[in-house]
Amino acid sequence: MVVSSVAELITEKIDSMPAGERRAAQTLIASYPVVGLKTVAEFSQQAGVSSPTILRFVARLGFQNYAEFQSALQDELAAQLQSPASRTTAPLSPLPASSAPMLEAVLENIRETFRHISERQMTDVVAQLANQRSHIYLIGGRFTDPLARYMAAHLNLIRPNVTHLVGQESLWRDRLIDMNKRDTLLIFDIRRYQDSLIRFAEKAHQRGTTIVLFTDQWLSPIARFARHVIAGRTAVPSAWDSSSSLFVTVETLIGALTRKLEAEGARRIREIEDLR
Amino acid sequence: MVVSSVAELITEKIDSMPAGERRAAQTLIASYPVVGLKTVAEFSQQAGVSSPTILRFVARLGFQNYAEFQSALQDELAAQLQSPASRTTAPLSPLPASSAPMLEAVLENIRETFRHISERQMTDVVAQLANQRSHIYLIGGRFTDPLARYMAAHLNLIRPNVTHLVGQESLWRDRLIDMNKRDTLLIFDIRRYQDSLIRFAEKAHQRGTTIVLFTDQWLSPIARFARHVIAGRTAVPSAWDSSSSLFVTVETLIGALTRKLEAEGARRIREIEDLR
DNA sequence: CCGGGGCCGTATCGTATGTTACGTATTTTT
DNA sequence: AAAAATACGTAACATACGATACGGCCCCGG
Repeated sequence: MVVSSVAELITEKIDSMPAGERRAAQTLIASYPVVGLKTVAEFSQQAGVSSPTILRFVARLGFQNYAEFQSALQDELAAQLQSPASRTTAPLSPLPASSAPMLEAVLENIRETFRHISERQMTDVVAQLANQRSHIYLIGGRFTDPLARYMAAHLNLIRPNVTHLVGQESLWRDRLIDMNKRDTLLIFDIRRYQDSLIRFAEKAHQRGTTIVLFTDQWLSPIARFARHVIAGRTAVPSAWDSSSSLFVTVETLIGALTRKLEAEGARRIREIEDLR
Repeated sequence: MVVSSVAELITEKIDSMPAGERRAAQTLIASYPVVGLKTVAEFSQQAGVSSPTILRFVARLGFQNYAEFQSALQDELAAQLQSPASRTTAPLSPLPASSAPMLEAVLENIRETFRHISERQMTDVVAQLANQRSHIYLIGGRFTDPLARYMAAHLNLIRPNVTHLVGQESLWRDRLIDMNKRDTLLIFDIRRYQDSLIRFAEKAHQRGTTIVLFTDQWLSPIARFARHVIAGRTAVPSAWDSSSSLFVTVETLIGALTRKLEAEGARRIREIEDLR
C-alpha cells in the first residue's frame, strides 16, 4: 500500500501507539498540520508530553528524524495548496466501520429533516423567539430535556425572559399561572411521548400560550396544540432513537436568531460578543 | 493600516526592496507559504541568494527574527485551514436558504470528526464504558453539560453505576473522594475551557481515574490528563460554536455500547427492550 | 507479593541553524 | 571619472534545537 499523506500514516498506526504518542498524534490531527511545522519543544508542550515522546512518535511513523518528518508535511502542504481541486474527495481514511451505518443514517436524517422545513417556518419560529416581550419557557422529556437545556443556555444569553422548566411535574405545573397569550412554550417530545408533557401542553394551550413543538417524524400528540411543529427524523439502526437532527435544528435556530437580533442592532448581542 | 497577512506586507514593501530581497519575496509568493516554513538555508538556496539576504528580507518586513516570521506564517496557515467549509456545495434539494450554510458546515463537521476517530479508539472507549465494575461519572461545562446529561440519561438505562455531576462546583468536588483507579470520568469541555473543570480533571487524574475527554479540535488542556480524547469539529458560520459533532459522537457511542452489551448477552439490555 | 518489560520524562550532548561582522562588488552621485 | 554609499556574499560565531543516554515508574505475569 502506498501511503501518500502523513495523516494516513497516523490513522494507520495510531492503534499500535502507546498513550503518550497517541496524544501527540491526536494533537497533530486536531490542528493538522500546523503544529507539526513548529519546533519539537512547541509540539511537545501543546500535546502535553515531553520532547522525546514527540521524536519517538515521528520515528514510529517511519521517519529518520524530525527534519524528514517536517519535510513530508511541507511537501503535502505544497501539493494541497497548489491544487485547490484536490481537497474535494478526501479519500483519507475510511470511516470506522462499526459506526459507519449509524453515522450515515444520522447524516441522512439531518438532511431529510431540513428538507421538510420551509423557509417560512424557519423565519416564523425565529420571529417568535425574537420577540423579547414574550416570555419563553422550555421543557423536554426524559431524553429530550438536555436539548431544552442546551437551547435555554443559549437563549438565556441572547435575550431576557427565558425559563427552563425542570424538576418534578408539580414544580413546572405551577408555572402555568404565569403563562399567557404573550408567552412562548418550547416543548421537546419524541417517542415515547410523555403523558405529563401532553397534559402540560394542553393547559398552556388553553391559556393561549404559543407552543413550538420539537418532535419526531411521527408527531407527538402535542402537535394538536402547537403553533409550529418541527419534526426531526430520529430513526437509526440502534436500539435508541437519535435526537441529532433536532439538536442540529436547535443550533440552526439559535444561529438564525442571533443573526436576526444582530441585524436589528440589538445592543445585547453586541455586548455579549464583546464579553467573549 | 492593519496588515493581516505576510503576503500583504510583501506586496506593500516589495517596491522598496533591493534586487536580492525582491527575489526572496517573489520566491516566497510563488510557493506561498511553504518555502517560508523551511530553514533559512533552504529558503536562500531556492531563491538563489545568500542566507543573510533572507534575514534582511524578513527584517525589512518588520520581524525581529526569523522565528517570529515563521510563527506569523504558521498562524496564518492555521486560520486558513481551519475553515474548509467553503467546499462540497451539493445543494441537493431546495433547503431553506438562510440555514443552508450553517447546515452544510455542521454536516461537514460531523463527517470530519469521524474521519479522525479510529476504529480502535471507538472500541477502546466502548470497552471502558462497558466495564460495569467501573463507576462512570459525567460532567460538562456551561454549554456542554446538556451533552453530559443526555449521555447520562442513556447510560443510566443500559448499565448501573452512572452519576451525572451537577450543580455547584463544591458539590461535585466532594465526589472526588469516591473516585478511584477503577472509575471513569467523562468530561465535556469545549472553548472556552472552564478552569473549574480543568482543576477537577487534574484531581481525578491524580486519583487514578480514567478520563475520557470530549472536546473541540483545539483540545481542552484536560487532554493532558485524558486516557481518550474525542475531538469534535465545532466551527460554524455563527456567533456560537456547534456541539453537533460531539452530540452525534455521543449517540454513536451509546449505540455501539448497547450493541456490545447485547452481544455479550447482558440480561439488563434484554429486560429493557422488553420494557419498551 | 515480587520480578520483568515497556513507557515516559530528565538531563546532557552535539550539531544544525540563525545571526552577525566584515570585506568585496556594484551602483550612484557629483 | 572618481568617490561614496549601498548591496551582497563569505566566514566565523553563538545559541537554540534535535538527538540520545539513563533512570524511575507503572502495569502485567508469575
